[in-house]
Amino acid sequence: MTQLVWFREDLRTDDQRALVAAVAVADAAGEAVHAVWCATPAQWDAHGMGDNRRGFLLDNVLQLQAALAEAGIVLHVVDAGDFAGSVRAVLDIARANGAGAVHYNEEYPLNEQRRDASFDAACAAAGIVGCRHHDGMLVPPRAVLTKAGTPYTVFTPYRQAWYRELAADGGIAPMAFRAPRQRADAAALAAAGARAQQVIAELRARLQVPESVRAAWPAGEHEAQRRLAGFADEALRDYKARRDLPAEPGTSVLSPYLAAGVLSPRRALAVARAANRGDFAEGNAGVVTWISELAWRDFYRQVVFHHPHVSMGRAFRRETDRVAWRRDQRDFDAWCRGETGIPLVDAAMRQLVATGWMHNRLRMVTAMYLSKDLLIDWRLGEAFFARHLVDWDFAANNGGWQWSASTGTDAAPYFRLFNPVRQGERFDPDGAFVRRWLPALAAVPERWVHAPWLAAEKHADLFAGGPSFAPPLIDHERAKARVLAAFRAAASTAA
DNA sequence: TGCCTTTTTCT
DNA sequence: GAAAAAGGC
Repeated sequence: MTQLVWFREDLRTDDQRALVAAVAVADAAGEAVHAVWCATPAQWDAHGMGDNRRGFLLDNVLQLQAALAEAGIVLHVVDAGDFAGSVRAVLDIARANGAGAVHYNEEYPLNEQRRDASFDAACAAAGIVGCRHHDGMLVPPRAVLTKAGTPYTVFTPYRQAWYRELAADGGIAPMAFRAPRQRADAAALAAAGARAQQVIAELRARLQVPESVRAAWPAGEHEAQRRLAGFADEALRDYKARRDLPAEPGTSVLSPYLAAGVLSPRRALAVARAANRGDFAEGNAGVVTWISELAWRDFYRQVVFHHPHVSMGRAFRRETDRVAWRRDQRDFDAWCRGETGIPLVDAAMRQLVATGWMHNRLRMVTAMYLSKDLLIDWRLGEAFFARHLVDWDFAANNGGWQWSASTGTDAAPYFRLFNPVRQGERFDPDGAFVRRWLPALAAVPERWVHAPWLAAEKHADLFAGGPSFAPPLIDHERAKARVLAAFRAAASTAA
């Protein structure tokens, strides 16, 4: 008999709860451990996952395969098509290898929940034990509820309850990986390795990933832990203020690794706490702020778990689905290409397309510009981000977009609107970030760098013969009036 | 995780 | 007259 571990977006050996459990059972019973990972490209198509993230997942699966082989564990890699195919494929592999149990870590969006429910039923029918574990959140969704037993929909009280759970939960410590005592033989490991490489090469051949993206995000647990340590040493203590400055390396840039499960959130939390004498809710402001970001990550996952309608393309606040979004392909294309005329928005969109990542403040700025200034349906922006982000995670991306569009949990009130010029002046005061992505701004004085069309109007002499700057797609003040009216109209038709 | 205007407070 | 606080969108 063997114990089988089904890997999903938990592509690591460190503190991998399903893996740890499988090894423990196997060692106690004198069994071997097998592992499986299924590519599901048709499912990825349905979810809108882009090539950047697919490539990152595949690279990490190869790294995982090597790490498991070193521990004597065979990783079977199969192209299963979609989730239904993955359920069949994992059962086939379980049967073929005499697995008495399949261990996996629960995932929270709707299709993943449905997949896991159908897998559990299939296991029961096949006489195999399906063992579900919690791994991807610091505090699992059912553990944080209000006194009334309902899920939280506002972040701050959620975080208070989340702190209480962290304080109470002795199980939050990371678990080190130990290889099982019974190893697979070398021939089996080599054969599975070769097969995995072949499957991954075939999947890779269908992808188009810019070299600049692949180079920016090296795969593997080792790289993730190296980045975590570097962040803890260099930027964590100043995180609170510096995280808002897109020109600075002030953020952890760990999101792709956390989203793919290459980095354990418990490992991340442990390293942060160690830099703050073990505290998570008080002490160094940088550490506390960064741990809050881990709380946001859990918060949005539990929103998706408790409110499945957000997984079906609907707004969390249903009345906001009455907003009359504009259908303007030209404005949307201009936003996608970074040609809105607002330097901060355009620079951010170019960063996204070139690197597969965007600074978090700019995710808010660009999302609000699309949904509020351009009054274009936030779902189009959500899908564009999904197509490009290496760190794409349904819950975080959907939660962030709905926050910006004022359609979500704890959302910005609809009248809370970023002025994108003002955001540039506050968070990129010398224009270093916008100049990095928009060379035409190189010589524009600081004073005008976030609104160069004003300089061109008022100081034409400064720009004689140089680049001229077209005004933005829409005047911010007019846009503001338009979006406020649209939200008010939606609220009144709902009543 | 806003922005802008008005009002109040402080020097 | 600047800076902080308050209030409304």
